[in-house]
Amino acid sequence: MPKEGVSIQVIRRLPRYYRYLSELEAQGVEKISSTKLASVMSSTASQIRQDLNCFGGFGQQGYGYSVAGLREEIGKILGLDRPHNTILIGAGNLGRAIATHLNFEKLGFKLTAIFEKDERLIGTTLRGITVLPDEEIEQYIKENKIDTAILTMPKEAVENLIDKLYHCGIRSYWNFSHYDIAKKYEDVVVENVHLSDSLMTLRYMMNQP
Amino acid sequence: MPKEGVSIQVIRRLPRYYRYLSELEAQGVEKISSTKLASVMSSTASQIRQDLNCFGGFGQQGYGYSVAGLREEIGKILGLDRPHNTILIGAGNLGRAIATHLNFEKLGFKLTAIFEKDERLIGTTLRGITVLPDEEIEQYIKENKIDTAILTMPKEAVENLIDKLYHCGIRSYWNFSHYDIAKKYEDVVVENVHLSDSLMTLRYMMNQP
DNA sequence: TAGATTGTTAATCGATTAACAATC
DNA sequence: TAGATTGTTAATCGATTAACAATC
Repeated sequence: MPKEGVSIQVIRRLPRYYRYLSELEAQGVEKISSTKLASVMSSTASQIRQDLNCFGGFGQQGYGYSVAGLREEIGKILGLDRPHNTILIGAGNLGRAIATHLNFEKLGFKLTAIFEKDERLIGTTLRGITVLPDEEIEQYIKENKIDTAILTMPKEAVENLIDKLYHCGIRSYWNFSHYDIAKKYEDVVVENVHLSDSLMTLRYMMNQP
Repeated sequence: MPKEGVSIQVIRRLPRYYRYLSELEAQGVEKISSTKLASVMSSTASQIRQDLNCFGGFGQQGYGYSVAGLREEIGKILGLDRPHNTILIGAGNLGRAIATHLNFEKLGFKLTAIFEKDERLIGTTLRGITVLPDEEIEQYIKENKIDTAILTMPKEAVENLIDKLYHCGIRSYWNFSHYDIAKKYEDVVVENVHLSDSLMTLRYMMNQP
């Protein structure tokens, strides 16, 4: 259904649309025009209509868009209704925060296992999931259908582990490390979260007049 | 020195340049051409030269760029050499991870205080910083020169606190919540980190062929 | 029907890429 | 000097914005 080759800029705006529409829905708003949505989101009506029409005509001329309907459509486009099994590797401060902070089920994922190298953390529980030792990753992936790995460990640890993950068939990564996975393997999907890059960007913006 | 009005796309690439140059420097590489750097970073030589020349001519014809020199120049452009005082508000899982995970000093910031609402967390220590109660924020900012607030608390909490922070003079925010600060105040600098948006983007990319 | 608002095409703007003269 | 590689201008490409006909 999605026209192929939708640009990354459009894709990155979809979660934002989803988020604002969810809010409007929670506020009891039933319909909204592209103009009003643009005002709420500090965007433009043109861009919103252009973006949505990459995937289909979800509105109604003279009326606008159904808030709940559009939210649901975008959810489907993103794939939020079809959760994929995911493991998290690295149960340090960041890993524990990620594991507990996000509502994976509502974001198209199901966190099924957590792995960690440090013995002191093995056996602890997060979200009702017992932290397992790194050594069990391979077997676990073979016994369970896992699509995605969340990597909340240092660059070096990823470097050491990535081949194993790849050869176990994992092709999608949410990567918090500075290891460049996409450079090593071409047929993978990687979403990098570089927190330090984000902070440096803020630092730069503070300099500007 | 920076030509005014450098596009946000260029700015967001600066930390990436900084990161790769730091790596090369650590590996003992002394000089690099735009072509080689492009190959390392999966970028293009043209873009790298175009980007850098927004800020000055850092290279040498026929030679290339000094790795250490260029890294340092970019550090200065970003402002990493002039740390700004920062407070973190919200010492939950995410806040604790952020506080402990990042090397603020190397990123142009100095974390000087942490605040939290929940009594059970007050008095605990992170990075040698004792967590203080939310009630002391105002006084603390007045007694210390604080430029930035890191917001690792829920949307509603930000909504309740933002006016106070703004009126205490804080004009730059690293915002992990879904509260839209830039919409409320125009003369602020905000860098949003929307982890759930990032995860949804990954989910979308997994659908594509 | 008249008014509103979409879907879509066309125009503009800006970013990326290519080319090449300058120069180390 | 010759070769390499930058800095910078020009060409291309793509994304955003504007306009408007279609239609609810």
